[in-house]
This record gives sequence, C-alpha cells and structure tokens, in this order.
Amino acid sequence: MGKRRSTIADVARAAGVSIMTVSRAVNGRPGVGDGTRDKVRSIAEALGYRPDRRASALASRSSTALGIVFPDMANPFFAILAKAATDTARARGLNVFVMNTDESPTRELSAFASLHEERIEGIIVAGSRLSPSKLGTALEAFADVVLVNNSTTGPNIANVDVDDRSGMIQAVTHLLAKGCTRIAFAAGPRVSVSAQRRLAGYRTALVGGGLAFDRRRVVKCTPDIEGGRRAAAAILELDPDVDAIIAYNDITAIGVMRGLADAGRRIPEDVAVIGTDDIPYAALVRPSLSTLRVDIPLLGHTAMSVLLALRDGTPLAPMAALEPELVVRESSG
Amino acid sequence: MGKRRSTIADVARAAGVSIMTVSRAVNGRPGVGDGTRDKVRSIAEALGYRPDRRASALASRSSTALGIVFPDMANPFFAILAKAATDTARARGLNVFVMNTDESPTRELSAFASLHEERIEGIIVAGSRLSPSKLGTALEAFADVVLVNNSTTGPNIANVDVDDRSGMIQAVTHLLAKGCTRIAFAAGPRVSVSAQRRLAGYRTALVGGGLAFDRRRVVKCTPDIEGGRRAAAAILELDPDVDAIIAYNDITAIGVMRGLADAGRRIPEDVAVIGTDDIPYAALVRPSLSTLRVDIPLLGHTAMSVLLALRDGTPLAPMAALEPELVVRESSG
DNA sequence: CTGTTAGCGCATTCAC
DNA sequence: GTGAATGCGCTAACAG
Repeated sequence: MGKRRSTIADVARAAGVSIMTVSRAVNGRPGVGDGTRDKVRSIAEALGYRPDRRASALASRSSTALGIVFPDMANPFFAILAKAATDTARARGLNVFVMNTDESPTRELSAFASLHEERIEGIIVAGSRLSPSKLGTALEAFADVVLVNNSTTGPNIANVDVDDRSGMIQAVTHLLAKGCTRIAFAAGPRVSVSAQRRLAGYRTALVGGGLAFDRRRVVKCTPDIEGGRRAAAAILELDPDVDAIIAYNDITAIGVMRGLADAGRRIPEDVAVIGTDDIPYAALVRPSLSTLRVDIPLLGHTAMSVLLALRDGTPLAPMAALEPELVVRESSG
Repeated sequence: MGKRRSTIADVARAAGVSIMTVSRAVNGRPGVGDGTRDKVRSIAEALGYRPDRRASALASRSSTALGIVFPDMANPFFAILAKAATDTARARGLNVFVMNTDESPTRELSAFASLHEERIEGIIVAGSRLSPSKLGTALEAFADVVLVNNSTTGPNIANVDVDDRSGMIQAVTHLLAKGCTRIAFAAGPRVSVSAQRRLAGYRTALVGGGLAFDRRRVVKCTPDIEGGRRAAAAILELDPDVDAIIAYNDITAIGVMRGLADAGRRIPEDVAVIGTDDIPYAALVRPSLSTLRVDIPLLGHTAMSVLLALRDGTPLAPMAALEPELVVRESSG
C-alpha cells in the first residue's frame, strides 16, 4: 500500500515549480502569478494534496487550532455552548479541541496540559472548577483566554459573563410575590464562580425582601440530575415546611423536582422550583420548569468571537454581562 | 515578555546532556540510566517543559490525537456518546478533536478534511449523513475508522452498531398488542443508515403483524424537536385517525408529542408515541416517553476501545450489534 | 514574480 | 548508556 500522502514537495515537483510557490499558491498568499497559481492549485487538487497543519503551525509558530474546556458535555448548557462556539470557529477555518473535565479540577488541569502540548494558543474555559489562583497560573500557558462565568482576570484573559446576581434577584422576587417565605437553595459546586454568584444573589434578594438568610437552607450538590434529587431530600430533612427551592442550574432543578415528587410533595402547590439556563428540556419536563433564560448559543458565539478578536489583536470594548430573563412556567406558576 | 516556552534543547542544555537523552527520559524509553533519567525529569519539571506533540508527531509520523465526527452535539445521544468516547481516549493520554457537522453532508466532508489536515489517523464517525460511496471515499484519508450505526465497510473500517431492526420490531409488537392499527413513522434523514434500518424494522414488524405497510404513514423529518413537531402535524393531516407514532429518535419523539398536544390529541389515549435511544430526558418529559433504550456511554466507550485496538493492531473479534431494550412509559402505557 | 537558505521541536538511525 | 547527524512538512526572511 503505497498510500503515502502527497506533500508540498510532490506538488512542487509535478508542477515544475519550487516549494515556496506551492505554499504561496495554496494559501492564497500574494506573490504568485495568476497562471502559476491556477496551475499549481489544479495539480495540488489532482494529487489530493492537503497541507499539514501541524507542520505549518510548527514552522510559522502559530496554530490554527483552538480549545474549549468545560465540566460536562452531557449538560445541554455546555453542549449547546460548545456547539455554538465551535461553529463560529469553523466558519473561520479553525479547528477546536473540545475537552470535557467531568467536574474534576484535576482533569481540568490535565486538559490544560494537553492543550498546551498541542501548542494551542487560544482557549475558552466555561465553568472552571479551579480556584482563581490555580486557574490563573494554569492559564499562563496560553496566549489568549476567554473565561465564561468566571471572574479571574489576567493580561491575556477576557471575560464573558451572565449576570447571575440579577437573575437570582428576579427569581427570589418572583417567589416572594407568590408568598413564599421558606426559600431554599440547591447550590452547585463550591468552586464554581457562577454558583457563588447565584448564591450571593439569592442571599441579597432574600435580605432585600425582608427575609433572613439561613445557611441551613443552602444545600450543596453535584450539578447533575441525581445531585438535585439528593439535594431535595436533604432540604426536606432540614426544613420539612420549605415552600420553594431555587436550583443552581436546570439539570439540578430537574433533579430537585424528582426528589420532591419522590417525597410526595406537589409542585408548585407545596414547593415551587426555579432553575437557571433554560435548557431546551426545561419547557418539556413535568411540571415544566420556571427558569432564568440565557441565550446559550449567543453566549457560545460571543465567547468565540471574543477569542478570535483577542487572537487578531483587535481591541475589545468591555462587555456587559448577559442579562438572564425569568421565564415563569408551571413549577412556580 | 520573554515568555518563550522551553524546548527539549533548553532542558538538554540545563541538564548537561544531549537532546536525545532528554527525549528518552521524558518519554520513558529505555536506554537511559536511572540517575540520568531522574535528574533530567526534575530539570524538565523545573523548567516547565512540555513536549510539543505536533513536532513529535511530525518527526515520528504518528499522531497522538484522534477525532470524532457526529451530526449534532445538542442531541444528548451524541453528546453522551462523545463524552464517553473522549473519556476513554483521555485515559490513554490521547486527545480528541470533536467535530459537529450540524446535519450537513458538506460540513461532514469538511470535518474530514480538517481532521486530515491535522493528520489525525484514527476517527470515530457516528450517524454519518453521507452516502456509503462518498463516505467510503472520504474515509480513505484515515488509517483507522470506527463507524457507529453505519454499515459502510472497508479495509480500515470497523463497525459498532445498535440492532435497530430488532428494536423497531419490539416497538411495533408492543403497539400491536395494545391494539394499535394505524401506526405512523416519523423517519429521520434519508441519508442516515440507522434511520433506514429503523424504517425497515418498522415495515417488517408491521407486515409480520398482519398490517399493511403504507408509505403515506411514513413522514420524513429533521432529527430535532422542531422536526418532530412538524412531522406530527403532517401525519395528522394525512391520517387524522392515526393511533400511534414511532419516531426515529427521542428528541424527534419529544417533538412529536408537542405536535400532538398542539393538535389537542391526548397521549397515549388518542395516540401512543415511542422513541429511540432513551436519552436522560425521555423519562422526564410529560408524558414520559416510551423508548428503545441503548446504553449510550457503553456505545461510546466501545467505539473508542475498538478504535484504540485498531490503532494498536490488535485483532478484533467481530462484534454483535447492541440490543436495544423497550422501556414502556406513559406515552404508550 | 519566483527560488534559496535556514530552522520550527522532535524522533529515527546509526555511531561510539 | 549516550550522542551526532539527518529529516518530518512546512514557512520566514531574504535573494534574485
């Protein structure tokens, strides 16, 4: 099987020109006559020549691949975000390494290491599970970084955020208006910045509404359906008369609803539930889930656009955080 | 900012050894004394040295990255599949390029081109939207290929399949037992092999059950929620008395249920609905969705294991197709 | 407009 | 057990 891929040298030989001419012609660089360019291109085509991006990256000291790192691809929020981001990159002819960390800080670090070993220079990190200092250190390996929902800063770091505090204030205000007084919070991972922000917003709104903040009403949980289910059970144990639960995100909220149903609570009559993100399934579960809507594809597209701008050296105007919008459905209706 | 990354040469200089010794020590190859290896490693560590995988791949003519291509990352089936597959690869120290094709054959081709340009040698393709001949041709660029739910064969191709026919027969049999006689089918993309197999199974089971196959009861649709919604409307137009709809996959089925609800049909009293895959949300939507369960993480893990075996040259026993299992829930209960 | 020289960071293949 | 020479496929920086 002499299935050796043809290289730029093969094309040059077949076309009777130098390697550099082929390089210029194939990459659409100036400095080649029209006739030569067309001839070289058709020969390249005939030979099935495809440039080797690794070699080209090595020689030019600049990669055409990017990376995106997030905790859980099975969470539609991150899947949709990544899809939008990679689509945006692809439109520019850039490939992206998608790295799933399974909620593990260790694996997040190893994802960064892998990306660095591929000499990826620009990455998006969504929902980091690392402490700001560890994250900042790890990020030094990259030229351009966009952080989604994380406030860590640095000379090479841009931030794209959702206004979590504002969202939570909307949610709590809505529940207060409904007459809820025992509002619990199913918090996400302690290390998640958005989890912290959401918790802070919850607390602020509670106090602003004249209710006491009671840390016993805050239950930490893993950010998946099962984690939400367990959180609901824990909350009911601490306060059997709880009348509302706000969850860190939609999949957690869906789990909370399951846990509530397991315990025989009616939603929203006994306990109202509100999530965050508005993943597509929020509207489809039973009961349908009230949530704080975020335009997830826009978020992903924005993050990648900012990364591309960073890469291009385009100056960036500081960005306002995306404003979530409360969508009231059955779970709090 | 003299932030140049340290290279193997820097480590060699600092350690007072040759480049080759560093290479061997860092990669754990034999031919280095224990003392030398430890010394080199600690110096490499201190310098923050990370091997450049592109350069290493270029020199060794073998890549440590793999690829996975599928139509829609927002579909939990593919997201979970990809997550399992990448996790399995990561455990072996291999990175993977995740490529989303947005259901477009053109973009699928361009995904293959990108992967080839990165000189990726092993890929998984799930749910290809290309004709067998075009797919076969495109796949020649790769040394090792695993096809999920696609019967295209080739010298370098292994197949991992779900037994779609068997699944559909289970579904139809179940509906017949319930007394359904006007069973429609919301078919996926014509170019999808599993869509074809599922349709064939539906047809076989129908005829086997003594019912006529009526092609007017088969409505093609895009494999997303909206596609399912429109398919339901189309089916109701063609046969207002339809009493069951089987859908190509779960997200389509969820859309079908929405369409049915929009038209005022009760599920399952008026129309029963059955999906395929058992994505996590199938159990959570209203009404909960009967479906053909597939162990999606196992499927992804298996596909990657087969790819790794191919890569290693390990001989493979021919694999039986994964058997889906009918899960009866409210939508057909 | 086109070609030549040098080298990106690393591994292979030999020497010693 | 260790090192020197050579080249992977490509591009930057010049030369013509």
